[in-house]
Amino acid sequence: MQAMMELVTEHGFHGTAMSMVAKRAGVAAGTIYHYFESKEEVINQLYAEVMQRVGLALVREDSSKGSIKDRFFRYYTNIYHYYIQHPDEFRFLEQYTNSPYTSQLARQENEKAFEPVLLFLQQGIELGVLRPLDLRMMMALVHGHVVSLAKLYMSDNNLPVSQEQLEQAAQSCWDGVRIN
Amino acid sequence: MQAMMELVTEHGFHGTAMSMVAKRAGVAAGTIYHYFESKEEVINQLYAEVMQRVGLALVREDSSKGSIKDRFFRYYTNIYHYYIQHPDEFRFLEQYTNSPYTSQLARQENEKAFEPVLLFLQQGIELGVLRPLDLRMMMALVHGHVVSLAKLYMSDNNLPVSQEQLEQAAQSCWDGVRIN
Amino acid sequence: MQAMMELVTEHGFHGTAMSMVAKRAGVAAGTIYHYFESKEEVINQLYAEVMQRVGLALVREDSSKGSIKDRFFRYYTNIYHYYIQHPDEFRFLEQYTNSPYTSQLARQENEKAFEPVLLFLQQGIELGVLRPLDLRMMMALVHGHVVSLAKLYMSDNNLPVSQEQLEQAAQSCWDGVRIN
Amino acid sequence: MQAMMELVTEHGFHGTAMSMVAKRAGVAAGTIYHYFESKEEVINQLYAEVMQRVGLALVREDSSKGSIKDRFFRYYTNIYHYYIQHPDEFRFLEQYTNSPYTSQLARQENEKAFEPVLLFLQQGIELGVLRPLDLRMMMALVHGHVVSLAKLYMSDNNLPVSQEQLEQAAQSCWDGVRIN
DNA sequence: AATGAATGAGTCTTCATTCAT
DNA sequence: AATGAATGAAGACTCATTCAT
Repeated sequence: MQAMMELVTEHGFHGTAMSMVAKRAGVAAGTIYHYFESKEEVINQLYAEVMQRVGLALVREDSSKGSIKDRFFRYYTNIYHYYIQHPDEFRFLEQYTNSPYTSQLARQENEKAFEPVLLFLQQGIELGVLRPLDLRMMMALVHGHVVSLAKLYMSDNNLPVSQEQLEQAAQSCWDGVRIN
Repeated sequence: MQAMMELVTEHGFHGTAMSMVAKRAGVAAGTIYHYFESKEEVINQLYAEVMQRVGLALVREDSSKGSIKDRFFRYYTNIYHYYIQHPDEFRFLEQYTNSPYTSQLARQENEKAFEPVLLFLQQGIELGVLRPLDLRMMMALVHGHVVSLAKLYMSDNNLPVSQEQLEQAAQSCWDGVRIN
Repeated sequence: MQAMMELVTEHGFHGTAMSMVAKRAGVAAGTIYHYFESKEEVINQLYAEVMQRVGLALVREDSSKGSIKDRFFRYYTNIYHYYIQHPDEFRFLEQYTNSPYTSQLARQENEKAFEPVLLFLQQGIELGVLRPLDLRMMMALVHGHVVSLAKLYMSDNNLPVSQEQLEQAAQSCWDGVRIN
Repeated sequence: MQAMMELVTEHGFHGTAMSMVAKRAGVAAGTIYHYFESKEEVINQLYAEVMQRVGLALVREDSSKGSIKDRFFRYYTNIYHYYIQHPDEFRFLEQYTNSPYTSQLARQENEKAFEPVLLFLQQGIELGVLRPLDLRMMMALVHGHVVSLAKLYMSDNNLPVSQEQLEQAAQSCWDGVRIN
């Protein structure tokens, strides 16, 4: 799966041949098929695994006792850092999400991984701190925000997003969902 | 190019065989190669053309006389509507942007199409209406915002993003970049 | 036919597309098919024409009154010069001769062009000047001799075959067929 | 490689499709590409192998102790017999040599295979038995001589070159390079 | 369990030839 | 007569998958 991930980020989904994966992983081509039904299964399992890791990173050092604002910033920076510290996973995720094949599974895993945030947002709304927007929409806008920032960081310009800029971005996102 | 676009949104980049494109377009396979050097060229030209249309749609009914806020909302809704009214183009663009091959051309065309917005944002900053963020970052965050919304609209749930929600989203985006 | 010849020497028989021929000749592809049935016919007519020119060059300044030896040297140098002064024709001929398709026509044209030499050799034998070898064999050996020399001249080394070497070669050939 | 050789002699270089080679060899088309990078590589390896065999056949029963004349006749007949006993290899070689693509490798392999003869000719010159001709030229003329004879033998007339004729031809060649 | 040779359908692309204009 | 767009069969090559060892 590691080999697959690396190669997918380099050559894309279809550009990655199973023989390449086998070679990079240091096994024979046939061996892969003892553990996976098909190429698709490798990718799907990889996706699920990555999403699980993302889900864990998301709630790191999160405490249900913090303020909504603090927790929001925590989530925002947590996921941003996970993405830029795991660029392979990030790119793989982007590939996967935009692939026309894979959307069903994708949505399920996504929901699982981001469920805590969904709950959190709802809580924020109920407390009158966050705007009463549709939960799915708020979720999408906030996550899209982080993703845009991470993409920017990884673009070849490699505009080195500074700590200051990260804070500005998080603030921008927060100002967009908080009340007043 | 129309056939290519439709098929790419259905089956993805590599999943679209030239023979399929030919059949959908109602011509022989070889015919395509009278007008395009290669599959890649079809896709690149298509991309450039779509970006041009997006660029035009972006500034529709825009007036340099309006307030920064009005113009911001105009841009936001203009591009949102173009995306949801041309879902094929939108999905194609997403495919293309996330492809590992094509990033160079992509960036150039992107810059051309979104240059007016870049200028607009700068103006907004100079007038003290928008936050003095890095221009590229602001651009990325704002565009990512619209894209997230459009994606949400097009997800199979097909959560029908209402007019009200569009306004909420635009407001959210605006609150994230305006001063105070 | 000129265009075809040039291209065949550059890219070989099958490497030469009719579209290339058309472009080089400055006409449309379809036009060629007003004057020739097929690609093959272009090539065959070209072959016949070249062989005719070779046949003419062969007997240039030949006089049935000269000695056998003089006439032999004349033939030898005539054809050598024609080949090296018309490298395109020479290479085309080599291509053609070694092609598996074309052997039947080839032999006929060859016979026509080289008939004078055949008669000459027979005469030389009857006069007791040339060895009583099988006529076809002698013909083949002598022509092969010149061809080898011409090929040598045209090899990339481009070993510049000097006038002296030409004379040595002709002498060598002559010594191989004359009596004693 | 055997299949390729047979088919190339029948249909020529470009006339031989990989699918034909696969069928003739009794394997699937893809299988060939486990062992060879490309069609070209099959052909190049085949060429190198054939040239190696030719090189071996050339020096068969050669003894550095024999007279120059004896050794010359030995080489001449050795290579002649190899050619007519391996008509596929011979025709393949002719195809290859006259191809516009392949000349670089060709020359190298040629030199390797015929190096012994080069040394031999030089020796003959130094001993005052052979004419002091340019070595490359002598080599080209002599080899061209044998090739002409072999081609004659294989032409459809299939003029059966007799033992006597072979001796005459060898003698003719010898008389052309020996002193006096 | 692991191998990797073999498969053959499928890919992009080329090209001789046709034919409406 | 000349054009050149259109054709579609055929070519080289790839690759997910299988299976005997």
